Amino acid sequence: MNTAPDMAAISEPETPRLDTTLREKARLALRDAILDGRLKAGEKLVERELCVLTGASRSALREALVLLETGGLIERQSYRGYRVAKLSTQKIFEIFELRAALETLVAELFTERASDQEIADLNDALTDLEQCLTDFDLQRMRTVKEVYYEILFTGCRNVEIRRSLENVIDRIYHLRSHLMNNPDRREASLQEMRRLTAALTSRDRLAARAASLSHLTAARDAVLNLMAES
Amino acid sequence: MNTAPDMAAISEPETPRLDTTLREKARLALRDAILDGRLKAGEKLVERELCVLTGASRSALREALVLLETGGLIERQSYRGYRVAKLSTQKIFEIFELRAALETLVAELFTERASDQEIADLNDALTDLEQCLTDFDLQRMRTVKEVYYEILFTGCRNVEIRRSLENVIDRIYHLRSHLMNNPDRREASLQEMRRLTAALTSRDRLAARAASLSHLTAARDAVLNLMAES
DNA sequence: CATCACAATATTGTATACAATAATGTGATG
DNA sequence: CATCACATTATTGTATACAATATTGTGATG
Repeated sequence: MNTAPDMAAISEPETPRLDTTLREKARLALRDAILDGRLKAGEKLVERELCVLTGASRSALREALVLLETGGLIERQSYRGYRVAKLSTQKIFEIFELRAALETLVAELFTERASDQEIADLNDALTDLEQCLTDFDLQRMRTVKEVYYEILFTGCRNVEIRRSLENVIDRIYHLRSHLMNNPDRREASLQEMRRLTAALTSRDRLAARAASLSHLTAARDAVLNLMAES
Repeated sequence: MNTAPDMAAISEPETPRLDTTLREKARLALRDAILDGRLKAGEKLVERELCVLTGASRSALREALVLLETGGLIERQSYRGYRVAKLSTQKIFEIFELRAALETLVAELFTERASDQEIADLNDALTDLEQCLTDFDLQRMRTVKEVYYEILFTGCRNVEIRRSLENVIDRIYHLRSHLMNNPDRREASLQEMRRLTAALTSRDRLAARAASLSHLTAARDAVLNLMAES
């Protein structure tokens, strides 16, 4: 049932040596600015202004903009430039529909393909998360959650799924942040992740799918409630 | 169960007016060149050469390259430029795993959300496809297949899923073309699509999922066989 | 003859200048 | 005063020039 494991070693002959170009720096700078709300939804993005913000020249900056556009974070209109993308209720539904299809699959695949080490790492991350909650360290909580997902995505052994997911998850990042301001949602979310982690640890495919799905459904409803308020 | 249908009309206030920039032209030119094999897998892409090929300047061209890179058609190495992406057996598995998760969902959603008109259009496309097969018009067959998928993706009412799928489908385009050279596979593929269309037409969610999945599985195995030969 | 150092070349990464299109302001006119 | 035409400005789209890095070639040296 496994997917040609002997092929795995052929893939990366050379060291990737991380990308240190200005384009990449500009992309990360813009991405962060959007994710933490310094650039707000609907706001117009003027290239020359972004140049001074990021320190990059227009050519490098524009390539970064193209990257963010394909990720869905910003939208472009011919000869009218970019805007930070807005999230409608409709888009929320679509994104969570996509996430539900892919993240449940990730959970299933993880139960079959992850190493024991990865399962241990996942449980460590969960423990860290519990600690963050008791410490009220919401900043660190986001980081640890990213680590948790990182382990999950790696353990499922499918880079394509990961790429598709990372883009859409970025787009609801700030909503998820807001969600964590609600103590009830914080506790509920952690409880769901406990259940998911337990299922993954016992390599119970069906339970993992169920836990993943109910976590996503709860998150979606919380996000929709949040949007309905404002 | 439907997703806020009253929201739909708010989205597009202005005419999209299709993108006629050189970047877009360069992107399409490169995409076509890769899809129909004029630029072969693994081949190095030198920017200056692509400029004369596409008629665009380097700045426009590079933005097109960034687009193709995020789509996975080409790969980049720092200061070493781009290459046309190669497909390993592993990648085939990953792509079909992703497609299986999303296309089965698309089929299910279509049965619940498509209009009667869209269902009629789908059947028309299938009829066209039958005609192509009897005429041995393989060129037109590809076009009609794209129309078929276009209807399917539109009918499921989820742009996010569509975006994720279109990229990965592009990447196995030339393999699918090769596949259609095999008469047995041609006939089998059409038979699978007949079954899928019937399920979609009767709005039978489970049957649609099953038909979609078996179509994908058959296509995947055919692709893997093709790769094993060469 | 193989191998290494290093210069020469090629190619990508970056910055800036120019052209095309859209947004804005201003004044004439009813 | 409202509105339209049109000039002005701003902004994006495109082309080209320059800098940094990688690749290639060449010759000295063991």
